[in-house]
Amino acid sequence: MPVNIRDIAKAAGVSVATVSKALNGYRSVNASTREKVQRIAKEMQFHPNAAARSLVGQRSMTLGVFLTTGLSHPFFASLLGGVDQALQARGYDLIYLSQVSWREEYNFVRHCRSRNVEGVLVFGFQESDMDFGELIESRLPAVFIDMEISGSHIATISSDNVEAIRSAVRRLHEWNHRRIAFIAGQPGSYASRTRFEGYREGLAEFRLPFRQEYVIAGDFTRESGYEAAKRLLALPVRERPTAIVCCSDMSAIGAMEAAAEEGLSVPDDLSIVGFDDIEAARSVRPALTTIRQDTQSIGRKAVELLDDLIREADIPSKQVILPTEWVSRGTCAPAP
Amino acid sequence: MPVNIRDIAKAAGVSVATVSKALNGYRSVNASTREKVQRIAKEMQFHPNAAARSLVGQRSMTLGVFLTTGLSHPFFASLLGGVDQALQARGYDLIYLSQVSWREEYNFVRHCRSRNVEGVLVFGFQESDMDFGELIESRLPAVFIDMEISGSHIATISSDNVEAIRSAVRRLHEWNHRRIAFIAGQPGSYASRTRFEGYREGLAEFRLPFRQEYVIAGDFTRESGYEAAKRLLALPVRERPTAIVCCSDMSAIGAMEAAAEEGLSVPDDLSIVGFDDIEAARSVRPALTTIRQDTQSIGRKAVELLDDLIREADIPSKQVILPTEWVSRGTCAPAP
DNA sequence: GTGAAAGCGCTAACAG
DNA sequence: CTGTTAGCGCTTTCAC
Repeated sequence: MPVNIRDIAKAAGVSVATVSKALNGYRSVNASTREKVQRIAKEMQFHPNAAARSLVGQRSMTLGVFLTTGLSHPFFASLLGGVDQALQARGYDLIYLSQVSWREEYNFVRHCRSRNVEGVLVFGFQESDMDFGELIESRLPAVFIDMEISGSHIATISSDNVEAIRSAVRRLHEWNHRRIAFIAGQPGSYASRTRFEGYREGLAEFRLPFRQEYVIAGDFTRESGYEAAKRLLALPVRERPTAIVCCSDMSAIGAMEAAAEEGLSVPDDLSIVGFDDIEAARSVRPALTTIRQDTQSIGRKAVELLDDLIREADIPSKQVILPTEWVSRGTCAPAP
Repeated sequence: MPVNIRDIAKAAGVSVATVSKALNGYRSVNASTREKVQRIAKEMQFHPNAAARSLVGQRSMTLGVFLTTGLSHPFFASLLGGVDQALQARGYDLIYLSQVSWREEYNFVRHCRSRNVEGVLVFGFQESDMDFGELIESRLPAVFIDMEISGSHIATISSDNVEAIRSAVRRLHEWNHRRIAFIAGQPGSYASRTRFEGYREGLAEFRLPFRQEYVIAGDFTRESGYEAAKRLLALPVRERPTAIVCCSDMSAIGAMEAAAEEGLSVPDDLSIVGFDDIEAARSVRPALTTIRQDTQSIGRKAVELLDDLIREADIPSKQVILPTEWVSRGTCAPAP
């Protein structure tokens, strides 16, 4: 029994059409009646029925999020903070699109249509994990976070991974590190790929040789960081890296454990750089030097981008890249 | 331009009413026409417009989740896995209810009404954080996870915290531990409160004295576990606990760090028990002995409960308590 | 400026 | 068994 537009029309002594116009701020209705209607609507705690609005062909003000298990990544949690903000500011609600909805029979895109979803946020995938062809063809506006996809009505957003790692290499180089290793993330993921690119560019910039044995693939986890560092530290002493740049804080923390096991002191014998600046980076000992992603802004911007895509006519594929921040803590020092 | 019920009525050569009935599986329509309609609907990839359905007064098949920042706890990630499953199975979609929606002016409950939300899942709060009075009065079905709230159309779900900790104390007692300490979680939170209750009951069961100095309040984090353990281990050696039961894995891991700093060996000098069985529990060294919550089931059950609440007429307040599982790893041993 | 009326896609009486 | 019809709550022509 929520109050509807007719109730307030009666209370205000005007027609429903006038109420609708007044509430939507049309200038074609007399200022005084407009205010009166708005006042009454507020008093009666009127909130329009979203289904009716959506049905009449107008905006549904609904966005979808589609994500994988990646949810458990701390990254997503802080992302949601920014998403929430922007959602509020732009008046959208968010509907969670289940992973299972992505099947042949019960198509994801059609599910969006059926729910009148105006646009989707996609996060947590590797591009290769899934076929986004249908999404792209559907012209349903979409913003991909940390993925490389293009098409019309499509935008992507991510941190400036290349520059972040390149400048990490630069800092380490300034500290006289010459043997700098790299622990990659999930092979094939956008984040790992671009960060690796930054690593190569950084090496190139300072004419440091690229050595295959200094690059170990992982999957962003602590365990994989541990294993990778073990292998790195098993190299002959004179070949051993003096610094390791990691694709995630978790893997950096794993690397720190490996170093401890090998009896190496961080940062005196070995410098380690993480990526993300998750909470654990601060509480680990020594506290982790890392590259902070502005997850809050990524979330906020992603929603804003999606809103733009929805409202503007034909936006060409758009890429947004956000700067990162170097967070100096206790795991980096001049080369031994 | 998604296909609608009229399109398929035309294609099938029947009326829209028949299509509607056929699609909803009414027995009042001839089996052969029903099958024909269903086949055509499938071929044409028809999916009913959720807004229209919802508008006509039927089910909206939409549930809301309301959560706080607590989201960053790994607990919620796996919870969502179970939620997702049940959502699928019961055909609901999930809409994320922004924290900001909980304000005087833009009331949360009315937001749900306006979106035709049929029921809400609430988690991440302490009961005291917020006034749920209006929610309860509204009779909007709600399931609270890890909270103690009652009312009609309300259910709660959580792990059997009391029994979990009580039996942890029992195991430690069997291993001849007599000085068993407890690191609590956020004071006022349901989880911490009930786990503390289990601790007291456990002590009582074996006639171990309750000592105030063996109970330290924390907030579930690693840091708080570290600080608490530091204080516990600062007691005179003969008073020092030989075992610590923690309210979370994170605080247990913090306690392990404190023990290491104090030069104590876990589990030889000190046994430590965690709670949750998060991923890190397995990767920390020694691996953490802990109490596993079946988060997946909690999430699934929560949705099922909510669905029951929505469909059944007047269900009295209902509490579901799920068993936990003792996970024996490397941080517990007989008392020194 | 304002209101009457049509209609969004669907379901539920009620006739036939 | 099937079809006709009347709305659900809202926005939007189009008259007045």
